[in-house]
Amino acid sequence: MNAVDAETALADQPEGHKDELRLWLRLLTCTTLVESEIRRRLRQDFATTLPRFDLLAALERAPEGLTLGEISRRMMVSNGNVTGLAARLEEEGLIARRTEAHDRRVATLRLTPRGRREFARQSAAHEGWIAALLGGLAPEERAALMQLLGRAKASVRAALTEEDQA
Amino acid sequence: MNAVDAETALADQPEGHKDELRLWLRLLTCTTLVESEIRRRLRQDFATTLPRFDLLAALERAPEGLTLGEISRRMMVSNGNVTGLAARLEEEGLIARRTEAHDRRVATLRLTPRGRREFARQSAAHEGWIAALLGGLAPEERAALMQLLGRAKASVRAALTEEDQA
DNA sequence: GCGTAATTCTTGAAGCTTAAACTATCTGCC
DNA sequence: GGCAGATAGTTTAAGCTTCAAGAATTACGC
Repeated sequence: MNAVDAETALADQPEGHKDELRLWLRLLTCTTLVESEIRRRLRQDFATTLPRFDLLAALERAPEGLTLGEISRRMMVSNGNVTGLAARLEEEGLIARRTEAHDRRVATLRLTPRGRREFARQSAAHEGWIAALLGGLAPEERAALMQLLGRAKASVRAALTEEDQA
Repeated sequence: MNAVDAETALADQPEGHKDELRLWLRLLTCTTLVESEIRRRLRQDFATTLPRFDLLAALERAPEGLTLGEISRRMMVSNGNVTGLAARLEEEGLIARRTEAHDRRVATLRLTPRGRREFARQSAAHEGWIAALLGGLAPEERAALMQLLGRAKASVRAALTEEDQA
């Protein structure tokens, strides 16, 4: 949090704070509603979970495989988290792991053929679910929302960067 | 998912699906960025967690207290979840629990004076964090985003309701 | 080359979360 | 009264998540 900005905002427009809070709560509600439904369907229809699905999705986009560290960055979760997820998925035969010869600290994951098949099924269904949930928005509403969320993302990232430098 | 809608959408505009998926991923990214930061700060500055904070927030808005069931509905989490959270917060002396005489199945929670004080500190900081993170948006951008997220929420809720009836 | 620092991943402890099964209580109907 | 069903909460097992500490390996500076 930038101290000057926060002070200024507090002094000048205490009402603005409430606005931002309400915006955040609504953002969170939307995400939670969609996410809960996706989790529920993944469990019900495929007996799997969202983190498993996300990990497979990351690997699907990288046919040459990904290291655990890259996956943890892309999924925005901790290293230890990926360790456990990968262990379960490997045990289920959906991914394969290989330690790299040129740097034996590094482990690379990739989809097995079965993992690829399984993810293809899940992914198609997932796309349909999302389309149905957000289908009530007109295309131009979706475009406007996309743009504004881009602005929001930039705002958050900028605030986080400032904080790092402070 | 409404079967007819999904079929129609798939047949008519395969491209639209990708749009909705991208919108969803961006929504999720925004939420995750903010949420991670809030969790990090709650832990760092107050040695607490987001679910604890959320539960206190729910109680703060209801001075007369809330039952476990009402809390679980407001927080959109399971019953068992609230049981555990409440147990920890009670042990820490931030909330008090009372079983109702008129219905001995029901337990009502309310903030202790210490819980109220503690939440006030956390809440003020929280409001500032959110304001700083979303402060990069112009007021009119925030208003537009608020409105569009309202539309998105309505779309999701409508889809979930249709599904229930199916 | 050798030691220090950085990187990559794993482990362990704690907490969060859910679904499903369970207990206790209450409501309504005969 | 007494039983059937509904309701409120708890428990349990499994998985997810984080942080902090640690192990293995590599990179760098001298």
